[in-house]
Amino acid sequence: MTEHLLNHRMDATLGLDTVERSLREQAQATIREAILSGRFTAGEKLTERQLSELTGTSRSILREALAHLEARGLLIRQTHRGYTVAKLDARSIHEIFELRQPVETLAAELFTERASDREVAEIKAAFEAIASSFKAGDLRKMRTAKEWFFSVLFTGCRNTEIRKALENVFDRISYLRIQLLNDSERRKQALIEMGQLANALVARDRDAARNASITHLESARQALIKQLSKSG
Amino acid sequence: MTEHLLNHRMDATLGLDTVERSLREQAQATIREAILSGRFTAGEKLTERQLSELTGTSRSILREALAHLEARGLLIRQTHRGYTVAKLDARSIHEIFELRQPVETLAAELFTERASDREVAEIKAAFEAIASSFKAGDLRKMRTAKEWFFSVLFTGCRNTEIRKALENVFDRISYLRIQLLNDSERRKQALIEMGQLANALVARDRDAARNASITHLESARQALIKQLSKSG
DNA sequence: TAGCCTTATTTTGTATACAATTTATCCTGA
DNA sequence: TCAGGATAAATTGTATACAAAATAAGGCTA
Repeated sequence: MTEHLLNHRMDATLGLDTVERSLREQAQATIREAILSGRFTAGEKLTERQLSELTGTSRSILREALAHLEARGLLIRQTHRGYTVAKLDARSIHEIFELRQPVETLAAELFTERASDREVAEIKAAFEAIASSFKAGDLRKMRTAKEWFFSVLFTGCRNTEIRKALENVFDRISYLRIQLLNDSERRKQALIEMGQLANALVARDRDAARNASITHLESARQALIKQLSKSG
Repeated sequence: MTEHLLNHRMDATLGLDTVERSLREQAQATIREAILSGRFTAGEKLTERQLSELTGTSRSILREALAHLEARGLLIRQTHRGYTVAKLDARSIHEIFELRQPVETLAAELFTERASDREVAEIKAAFEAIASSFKAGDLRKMRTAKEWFFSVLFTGCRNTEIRKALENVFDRISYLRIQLLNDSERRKQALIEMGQLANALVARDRDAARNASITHLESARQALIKQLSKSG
């Protein structure tokens, strides 16, 4: 598979194709991306005027998008006081991982049984994309490749509910993961663990996938908490 | 604990106290309640005018509420075609239970270790409320009591993420459960199973809670699928 | 009478205007 | 200098108005 085709496939999986969407969906995506990419920091207050400029839409649209993102836990609303980017403390992270542990492990197990051959191939390609962006030191691409990897994983487990639950959680911890990518030691460790998970998934080995998932989650949890205690 | 005080506690737990909320939150709650209570049927189309009359608010507020409920999976939106009440087919139910199984079981396990004594007492009271409304044949009250029971369970497990994930799922299957309450055989079965779960929770017996949760979930799943095949 | 095209009505998409509340500014007095 | 408070600016809460799209209705032709 050439680099070009691979990127194309990745874009399709992540829903990045240029399709006509309502202004609300566009605005939603724009704000979400701004948060995930770290352009807005956790706890930061977002004024409607600022967002209106960012998205180029009027407040009607904007407020619908905000209500949606609030429901997904990405934003916090206080009456008469506007929206702020959701902030995670150590406790929230603990809770998130307590939920992720059984769900994500289940997703990995189900993937080994239900994924199509194409999805297995994609998992492999996604991991290779992660590895190559790691070698190249391209953090932006590494984030995208990681999103691709998990997107395929959550699709291949053939359970929309699991997918939605995990996507929400992923969104909320994403900006923390970005900071983690700056830690080269952690990056190396994550790459190894994801390699094990990817191998198990490709081999359709349920038990190995389960173990790799548990290991990866525990390791990620510790890294995040460590990161949090450093950056406040 | 008198009947009066118990109801008061129940209202507090379910957030039914009369507190000042923004119009949007009120509208949201009104629409949600209309769906959960079965006033709107699954798949039904909801026009904004109709909802505007129901909630007494203007469309600005309404559409924010709708965006929120859509994000929670209770409503489906089609561009230029409005909102419909989310509909569950057999596959969706299967997926939901696949997610619920590990998460809800975990919630029950955590409850036995983390709940306060007051919450344990509440679980007991909630189950008694279910049992008494069952004897009285009061279906409306039975639904409220059941919501109370699970609300306490999800609070007592001390994990907001689990609580949110499960509340969402509960909302979406609630109108199916209402239909189930009409089945007296199923009602009796459910009461027995919840009794076992309640006992385990009150005794803070982790293993027993785990088993009771698994049993209850499997039984509920089968009943729902059976119900669905009957009603279409 | 059935099918299709045109028109009318309803419904949704979007933007703007005004009111209520909060936040910022700056002035006064001790 | 600083605390307090009155006033001004900014921001959010709410309602309404207009445009675009979809649905329904009606009539025409075969």
